[in-house]
Amino acid sequence: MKWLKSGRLDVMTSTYDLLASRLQKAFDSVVPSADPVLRPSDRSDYQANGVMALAKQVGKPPREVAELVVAALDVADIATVEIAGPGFLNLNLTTQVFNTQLRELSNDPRLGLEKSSAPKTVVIDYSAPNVAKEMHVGHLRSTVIGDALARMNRFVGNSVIARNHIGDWGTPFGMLIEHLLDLGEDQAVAELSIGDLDTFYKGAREKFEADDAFKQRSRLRVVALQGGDKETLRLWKILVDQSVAYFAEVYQKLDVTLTPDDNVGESFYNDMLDDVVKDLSAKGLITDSDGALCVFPPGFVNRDDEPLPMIVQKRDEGFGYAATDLAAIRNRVSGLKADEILYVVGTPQAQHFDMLYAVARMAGWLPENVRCEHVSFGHVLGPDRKMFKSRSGGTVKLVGLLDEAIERADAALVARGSELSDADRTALATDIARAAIKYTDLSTERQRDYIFDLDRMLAFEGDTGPYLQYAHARLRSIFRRLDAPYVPGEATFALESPQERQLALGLLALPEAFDVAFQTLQPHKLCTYLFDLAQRFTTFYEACPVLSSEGALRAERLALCELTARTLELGLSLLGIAAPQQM
RNA sequence: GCGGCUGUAGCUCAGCGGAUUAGAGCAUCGGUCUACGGAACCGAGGGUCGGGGGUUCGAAUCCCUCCAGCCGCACCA
Repeated sequence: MKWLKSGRLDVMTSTYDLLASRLQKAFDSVVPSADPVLRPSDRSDYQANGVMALAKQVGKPPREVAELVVAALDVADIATVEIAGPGFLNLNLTTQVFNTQLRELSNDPRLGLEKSSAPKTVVIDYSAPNVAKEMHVGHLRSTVIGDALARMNRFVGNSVIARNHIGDWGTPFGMLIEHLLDLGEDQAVAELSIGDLDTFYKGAREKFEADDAFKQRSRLRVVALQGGDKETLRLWKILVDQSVAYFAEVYQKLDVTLTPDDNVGESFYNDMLDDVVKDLSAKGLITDSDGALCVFPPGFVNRDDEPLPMIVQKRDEGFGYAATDLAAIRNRVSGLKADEILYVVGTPQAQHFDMLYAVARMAGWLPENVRCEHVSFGHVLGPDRKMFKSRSGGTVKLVGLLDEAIERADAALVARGSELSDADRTALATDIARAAIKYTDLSTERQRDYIFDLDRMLAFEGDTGPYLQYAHARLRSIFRRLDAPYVPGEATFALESPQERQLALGLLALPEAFDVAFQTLQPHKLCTYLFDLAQRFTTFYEACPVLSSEGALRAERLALCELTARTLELGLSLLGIAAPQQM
């Protein structure tokens, strides 16, 4: 993988880039553009394994090729090199490089993370709750992952357009509106405004299934809605407004950056749907199949091995989500000028998105140079490894989980004898609870299912959000104990103890960790990095007294601590996690 | 049936383009320490990387195949 190929401004060259470019030259001298395969290693600071592949290509023994590369390699000022085993290049950084790189980091608020030299417009489609329906754990994943990606993109300098594709249209609205009328507007609004969406939805659903007259009214109401009947639209808007207000509360509670401006629901695309059909038809892509208007992208088959359609317009002339998604993709490319579109949606919809891109490309709406990706994710499971359900079998409310996490975090703070005021303590508990939930979600590989276990995520030890927050808080407390405010003077990094050196190595590695996470859309890579850094810090902190050391050594260690604190804080913030000063 | 995802220590997970003795965390056991925040640190035991084949000097990683679990496969999104 070409990790570091994004066009970036050279603010500060990361240690990895420094090594990589020197190695590249040496490899080029043997075979142009051979990949050095430079990685962190436990045998040395970095290891280049590219010689092995190169040897095969050139048809010479690996050791011999390694000698060639080393002879051409000019890194004496950066690292020592030795050939190990069959032909690995082990590279150990010189203290001189550590020193210059760490000094640069100390003066760099971005800690070596460069801004893009060619900012893109990135549309990120995430969260997507449904009107008059409770937000559940499925929305948690989309919301948390999408928000982390949005934050990373913004930090890099890309222009992020968040799109909350709210489910605000379709046949269910017939019954929802009729139910609203049955309840009376005031009563309905009251129910919805306290966030009791499930009761409302279920009420509608039950009547719809049990009561034929109601069902009939509902159907007529759908027709009225789609026909643009004013009164019906007014009622529809009540439902939407109430729900959207409720969603905003959830986002606020989660500390997610979505705003009301990002709410662009399905209904937004309504008047573009006819054009979608017209254009597809004009391009000869539409086939009438059983009365439904379909596009058959090549390569997709159903269970009987027949071509699988994307149904653009149903037999009853209504539009489904395929049409809406096509209109949306078109709007995002030609209207919003997206260079990149990310759909943060569960993995069950993988085929839908494959077909969507295929059809959009066939229609010429999605140029090759627009990156379009389904950022898919697995399910949240209950303790029994089955789909997460409440005791009564219903879906689990997202807010309920959050509230419970906050309560538990708060109880833990009280148990530790927190001296904060009630308000401050609750605020802190909220930060901890968010960290616990978000970090758990972000720290496993997206595609996997994970088990929702509050005890585990809220644990202050282990690979958890609170542990990282704690490491950061300990660091900050060091500086609170200083007599005078800390000024990052001219520390010299001698790194005489191995723990100092290991910590420093971790500090230098932020850029490559971020780049991998960012480019592969895998926030868990950043999580892994941060946890590793926190461990390096605590190991260092046990072995190396900071405040009780003196002179240059003290200055050096304080500087390492300061960098570590900032790295943790920045890294967590890119994931959407706060780093409190005290806990 | 076709397609997708997943299968790594008792549990929860990493393992990045193949590379040297497969790593964490939790739990267990044993240590450190009159704690710069012990919500810490150090160490140990524990794995034939779902099974089988193949490619290779070398495979958890690539290819094939089988097994198990979950999900998708025409008018709901």
